[in-house]
Amino acid sequence: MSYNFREIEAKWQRYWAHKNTFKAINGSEKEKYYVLDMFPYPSGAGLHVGHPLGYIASDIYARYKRHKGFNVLHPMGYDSFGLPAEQYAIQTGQHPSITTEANIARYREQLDKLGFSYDWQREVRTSDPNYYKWTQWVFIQLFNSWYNKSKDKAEKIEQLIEIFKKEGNTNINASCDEDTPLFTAAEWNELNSKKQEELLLKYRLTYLADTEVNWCPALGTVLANDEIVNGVSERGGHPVERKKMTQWSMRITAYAQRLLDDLQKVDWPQSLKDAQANWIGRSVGASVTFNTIPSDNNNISHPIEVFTTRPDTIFGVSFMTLAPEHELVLKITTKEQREEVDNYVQITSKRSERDRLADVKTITGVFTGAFVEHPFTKESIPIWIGDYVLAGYGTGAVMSVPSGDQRDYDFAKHFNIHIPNIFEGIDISEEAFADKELTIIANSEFLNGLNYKQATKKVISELENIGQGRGKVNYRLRDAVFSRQRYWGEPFPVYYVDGMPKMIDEDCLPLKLPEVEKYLPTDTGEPPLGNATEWAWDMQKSKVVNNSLIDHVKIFPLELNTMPGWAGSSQYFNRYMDPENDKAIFSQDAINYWKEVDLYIGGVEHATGHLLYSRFWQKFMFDKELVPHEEYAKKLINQGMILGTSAFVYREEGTNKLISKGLINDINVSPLHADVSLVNSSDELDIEAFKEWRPEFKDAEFVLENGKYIVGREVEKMSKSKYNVVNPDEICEEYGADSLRMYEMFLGPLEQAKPWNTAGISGVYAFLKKLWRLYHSGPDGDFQITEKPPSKEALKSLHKTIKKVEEDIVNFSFNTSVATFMICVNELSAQKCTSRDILEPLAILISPYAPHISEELWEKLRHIESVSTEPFPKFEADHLIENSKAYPISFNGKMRFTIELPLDMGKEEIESAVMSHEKTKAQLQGRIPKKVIVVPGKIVNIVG
RNA sequence: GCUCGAGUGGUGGAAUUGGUAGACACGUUGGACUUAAAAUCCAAUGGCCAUUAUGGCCGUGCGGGUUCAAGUCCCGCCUCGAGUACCA
Repeated sequence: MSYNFREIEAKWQRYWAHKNTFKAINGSEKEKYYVLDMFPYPSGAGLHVGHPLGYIASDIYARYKRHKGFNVLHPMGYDSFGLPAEQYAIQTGQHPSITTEANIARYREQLDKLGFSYDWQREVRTSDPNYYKWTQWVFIQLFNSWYNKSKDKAEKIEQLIEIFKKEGNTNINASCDEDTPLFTAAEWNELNSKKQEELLLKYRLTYLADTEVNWCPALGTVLANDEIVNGVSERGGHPVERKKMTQWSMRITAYAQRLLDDLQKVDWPQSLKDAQANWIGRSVGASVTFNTIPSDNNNISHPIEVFTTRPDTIFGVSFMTLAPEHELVLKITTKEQREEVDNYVQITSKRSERDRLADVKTITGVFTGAFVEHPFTKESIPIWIGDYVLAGYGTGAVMSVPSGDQRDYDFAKHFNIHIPNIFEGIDISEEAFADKELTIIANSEFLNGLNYKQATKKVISELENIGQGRGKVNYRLRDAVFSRQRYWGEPFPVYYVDGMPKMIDEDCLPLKLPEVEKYLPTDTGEPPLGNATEWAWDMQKSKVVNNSLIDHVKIFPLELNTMPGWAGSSQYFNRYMDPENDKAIFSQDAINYWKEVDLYIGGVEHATGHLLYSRFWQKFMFDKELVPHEEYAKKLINQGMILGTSAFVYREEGTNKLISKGLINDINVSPLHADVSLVNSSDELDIEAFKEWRPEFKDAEFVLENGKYIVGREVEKMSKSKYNVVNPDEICEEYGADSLRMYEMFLGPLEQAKPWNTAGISGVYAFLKKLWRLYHSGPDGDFQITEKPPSKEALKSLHKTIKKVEEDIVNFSFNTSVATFMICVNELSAQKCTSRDILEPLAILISPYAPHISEELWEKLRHIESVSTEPFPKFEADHLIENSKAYPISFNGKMRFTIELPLDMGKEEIESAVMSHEKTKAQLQGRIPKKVIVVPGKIVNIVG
């Protein structure tokens, strides 16, 4: 009987599904362990061999933990709201839910073939109303909360209202909008409820605000930065302008410091932590207020606040620069400069942010005609506008110190502005001097002679004395825009009364996505939900009704935007703990049992998206005392991408001639992707099949070398459009899931990007066949083992394998453990080992990697069912130490001494030389070394 | 520009964290079995030299250094990749 993987794999996959083998039990007596994969977006293209890499790794770990006696939670679901399904709907009119459903079915089929040990009863889908009910619920909780900076936690909005009633907002230390005015209790109580709502919105953790976006009037939609090319829309080439729009935002900045600090608490890759820290971008400095000098045509003094990391250079300020969008620009510009300024603001507003960034070398700006007064010298300082200052960072205004900042320096040179030198012994005639460490301040009154640290401290206290500044920490992180003008996303549980947002009652959730005729924006430029006729809120009946009934008395309009992609993925890991609960997002029993994710595996591309937003939501949930841990993922691993090896044919320019790679030389050719399935492992193209595939080359001339057409190769991201996709189904069909699983692991380190090469799989496939034969030594390949005690060699092979494989699993070095298995099976085959004492543990040992074959062998070994519940075999150290030469773990030495010996000594001579060596003798303190290892030459290692 | 990561055979990659570099696998070559293919098994496979065997020299991107001993540690470069970018 040979290794029939097709039969075996189908049999055990059915068995697992039927018996619910991998069901995780809430509140089990066993210790819990939670292994999580980042759930996929079910795209129409299906899975390619790159997708399951992380799933295989997590599955190995989950299975290993089960063998170790843990109650393992290993769930899977779908992040099923998203753009592709919506775009498909726009093109075809097919409802996104239908497309999504079909894609999920396909994904599930592919996943099932790989033998994953998921508890499918816990599946979640973000687009399922029973799931997004809770996404909406969290949104309501955020809306009803504010951030108390003094306590460093989110609190109920009612508490804030109480404080407003009693003492106004003057003493409150909260995260809120920059423009929040101060008011007293009396003033608050005077306000009508709409005004009060407006003020509260400035404190809520999710809030409506005017946000600057890229607006394309022709398409009636907001575009992301990468949807804009050269200032016009990528699709259609329509002009794009920067526009303020009212959007929902998440006050993630309230959590900036905690998000930064708590990175220390988690075992995540350093590079990912760096990326998040970078993104949060904490910088320490000071906020300084400059007051404008009233002039003939502008008789009011306006304060301009700036943020600087170099307050010590304040005496080097020779001009101010405002972002063109700064709100004071219009107020302070003088008559004489008005036209020039207006022109400049107009031109820059038409440039997209991306254009501005791409074009950093051109220095542009205009003088406003206005001046500010220097807080210490009282000198007049001109105010300029320049687009190198970004409206979105700090206050959108900078104090320009040309001697200490290269951008300010370049601007000053370009516009011939004075460059005062404030550094002791530094030449600034060529460039600015920005080295904090070497700074000694000069020409700066009370700061003269101080270094950076001293001067910074001193100037901040002086600024505080005169009330024109204070120390400040600034973050690059911005509040996250949470509105999307899309159909296929979570509806906001929001309706509007008198223009102010109200949350619908929690009991009425989920607020289901309405049906629409068209998935495009409406004629009036409203989001797609504006097309829905059943989309108004009857406040009394608490239900959705027809739009035509809106009377603004009982029936109100509902929010037309939907939530962004990251909404649904920000809490899904907790929902898996109790996925069917319809009374709460999860029960306290469930969360207190599973607590947090022990191991999370997924791609690094989510570093500053999902992985930051979900940490923010978790912290909020922690503040609400809904979850026991402030960080939800203890350990995280980023699996590397599996890359495709694309194939290229080369067409000579202007002809229909395809030239084999070796003959190109100086010919001007353009490379074209060829489908990798049309190329054999020697890079030879199947010309007939290629003609079939690309009819436009039916009559092309093929210029061959040695009678063959040789393609070019390049490693690229695996993608349908590059025709380099390898489908896991085909691999499973030809080699089996166990081969695929082992091969994906064997390919290289988990975290590393690596190219796929189907040819190499024959190695692991041959290994599995060899493994099978080990248990089938009977005459016709029948199952046959012996009950004889095993040989020393066989025991040694087994035990070193146990040790190495367990070490590898714990360290996630799955690639080397596959090699270890191969060595083990080669050795046992050579030894003709048939002993049950060896073969039983081996079957368990390999089961996390190759679960199907392992189950099949186990059934034959024990005549009982599943190997999955068997304990992982134990490593017995004695067998290794007996012969450490073959497996020199003793190198890992308790003691290692080094002495010099002549080259030509025999073994005994060396030993006696070692034992009489003074230094060694002293260190051995009379103990006899177990082993002396001689390295050719003169070096000796002694293992004690 | 800044941050992080990586450079080892024809290829993917090992190397017990300072201890005989190239495990394991692909590929290649030769052989066995076979009418043949597939499958399987055996042998060789970093380079150069020597060959009658035992052998010798060089070798982990480059140049230095520390050490009895360096792919591994230190200093200075080069190249590639990823992320980020006028962040005041």
